[in-house]
Amino acid sequence: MDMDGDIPQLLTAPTIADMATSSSSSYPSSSSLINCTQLPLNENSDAAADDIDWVGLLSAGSLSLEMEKPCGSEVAMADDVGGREGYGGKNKGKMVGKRSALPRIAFQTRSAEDVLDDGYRWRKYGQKAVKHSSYPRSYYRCTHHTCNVKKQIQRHSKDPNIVVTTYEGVHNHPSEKLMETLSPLLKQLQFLSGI
DNA sequence: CGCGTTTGACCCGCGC
DNA sequence: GCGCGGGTCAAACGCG
Repeated sequence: MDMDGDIPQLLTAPTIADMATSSSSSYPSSSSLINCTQLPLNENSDAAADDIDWVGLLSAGSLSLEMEKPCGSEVAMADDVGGREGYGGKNKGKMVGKRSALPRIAFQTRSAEDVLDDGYRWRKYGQKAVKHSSYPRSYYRCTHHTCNVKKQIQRHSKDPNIVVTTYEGVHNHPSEKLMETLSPLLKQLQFLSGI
């Protein structure tokens, strides 16, 4: 930990279009690009550094996201997406849904660290060198077994200080870290309400 | 020993 | 049809 003071800093989002130059029209316009909610970053308070409300940010309720909605149903939860049966064997089935209907959220942070701690646990499952970028893209998957949220992390080709993070899907479980933080509060609430 | 990372191979979609 | 680029798998490996 050499960069304790280096707070991941949210930047404006729309640059995804910038990095999508190689893969022409890879993201349909309906894909969600958040207008990057500006977080009150306070250099003085260290506590705020570790407690950015990523969960709230990502829980789709606090964001006015325009997600891809499969007609009829609302936001597709992980187990709602069906057709993932091919995952067991080595692609013997089909690689279903390359362009899945999962909501996608992309944003940029300025950080020396690639992986920002959003409270969830991620397992890396791949890394690829991307064209027109000197930095590889890493692929992570949420380790929670009922949750197949994925995220991609890539450094900006022009400014290595900028990390582009793309979330795909919505967590269907609370983050361990959040619960850890919240449980004393919940206990307090229960106590106060006399339950 | 369990869990996470690394890494090369494989597969698929798309453009030409 | 072919080649390229991107996404995923899974065995091997490393670390606590």
